[in-house]
Amino acid sequence: MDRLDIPPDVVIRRLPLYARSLRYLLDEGIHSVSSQELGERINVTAAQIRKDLSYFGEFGKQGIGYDVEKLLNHIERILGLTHRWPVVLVGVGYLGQAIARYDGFNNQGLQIVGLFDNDPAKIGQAVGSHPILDYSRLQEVVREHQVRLAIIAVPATHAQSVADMLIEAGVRAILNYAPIILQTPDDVWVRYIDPVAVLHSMTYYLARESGEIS
Amino acid sequence: MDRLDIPPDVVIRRLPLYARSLRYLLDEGIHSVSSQELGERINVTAAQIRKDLSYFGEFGKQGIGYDVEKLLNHIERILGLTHRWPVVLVGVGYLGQAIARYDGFNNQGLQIVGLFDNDPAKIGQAVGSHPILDYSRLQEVVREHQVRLAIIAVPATHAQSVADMLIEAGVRAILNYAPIILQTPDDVWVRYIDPVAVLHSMTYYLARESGEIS
DNA sequence: TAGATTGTTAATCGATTAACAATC
DNA sequence: TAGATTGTTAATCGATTAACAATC
Repeated sequence: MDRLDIPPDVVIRRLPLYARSLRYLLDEGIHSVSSQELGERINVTAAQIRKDLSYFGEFGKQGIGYDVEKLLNHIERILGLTHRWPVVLVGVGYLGQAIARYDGFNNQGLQIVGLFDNDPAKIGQAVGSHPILDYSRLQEVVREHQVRLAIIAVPATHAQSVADMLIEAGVRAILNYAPIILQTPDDVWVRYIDPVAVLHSMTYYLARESGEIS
Repeated sequence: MDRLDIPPDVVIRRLPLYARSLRYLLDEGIHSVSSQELGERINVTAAQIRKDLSYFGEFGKQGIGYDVEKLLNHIERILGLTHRWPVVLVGVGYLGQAIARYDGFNNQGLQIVGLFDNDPAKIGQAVGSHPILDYSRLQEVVREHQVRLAIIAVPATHAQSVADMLIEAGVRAILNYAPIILQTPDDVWVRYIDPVAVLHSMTYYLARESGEIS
């Protein structure tokens, strides 16, 4: 592989899955793994794993496979997970609370440093150890913690204006749970969590399975 | 387009986004839309929208565009959203509660008909109007409501065994929020909601943006 | 009619897979 | 050494885009 090839985004999206699977292997006390074995665990072909990794270097040994801990460390370094990323979360409804309380967010290289809502009844209350702050404090918190990553968990009607605020404050990447496509500058990263859309793509197949539709 | 071409899964995954955007247009009182305009709203090219739709028929008028309501109806029919799909939700922690309470799940062609947990302290309690049931009731509820779609919101350690139970009970499609890849028969549909993996794919770009990593 | 926009074809682009020499 | 598995190349497969005749 020519190391100068930039890795495609599909590859970047798979790396976190490789990392997670390697963490599980480590927990199980497994120290060595082949691309074949790793692939079986995450339903990906061995060739794809090897090709993906080749964008970043050579991490395995012929005839042996990969050292689990070493490969995990490499991938975490590639993903920038050697330190924790400060994150702000906007929208503290049921979903926002679930996110704020989920350990997977607060371990795993992420650290919520601010919770924001525009409901006066919520301001001043706390979720776990995090106080809920007014939007007026957003800029301040983003600057203080040098936050570049934000999560939006407000209703769709409100999401675009929240995104605008976040970007204005200096945020560079947004994970959006609201069911609406955000309009943002090209240099801001936006990704979506859209369970309803995913469910609706499965009903397509279910409807056909049962012969409800041709 | 040869109507016998089966639509690729990427196309099926985009249809719910088209449908949602059309619903918003309808709310705004907009009755006609071109592929260009629709594409701008959801950051997709006009050519892609037209190509995607061509797998299912001809829904537009040259020189005019698409009738919003008619196209929406077509897509909803294609997705099987002309009736509500009964869904069971397993795992009623903070996340499960947020899902159970979210209107987007309970409107939009989906209807939660059963909430399940294995925590004795939760059994018998309710989330909104839904009582939380013991796993022992799962098979019964799935059969009674002819449930084919399930949501898993239990911890990763527990997700595979829950998936096995669901499939055994007759579920045909699973939306899994647990951070683990499920091993399931080929004829069961499984999709994942994995916000931490998504965030980790964004830290890759953020780390490079700031020159922390080459 | 003139202008706009569709549906479709063909060209392009990109991602996955198969295969195998290198080598542990 | 023999067997296993990597990293990489080339072939295949699939998705996106550009372009345009058809037509409203």
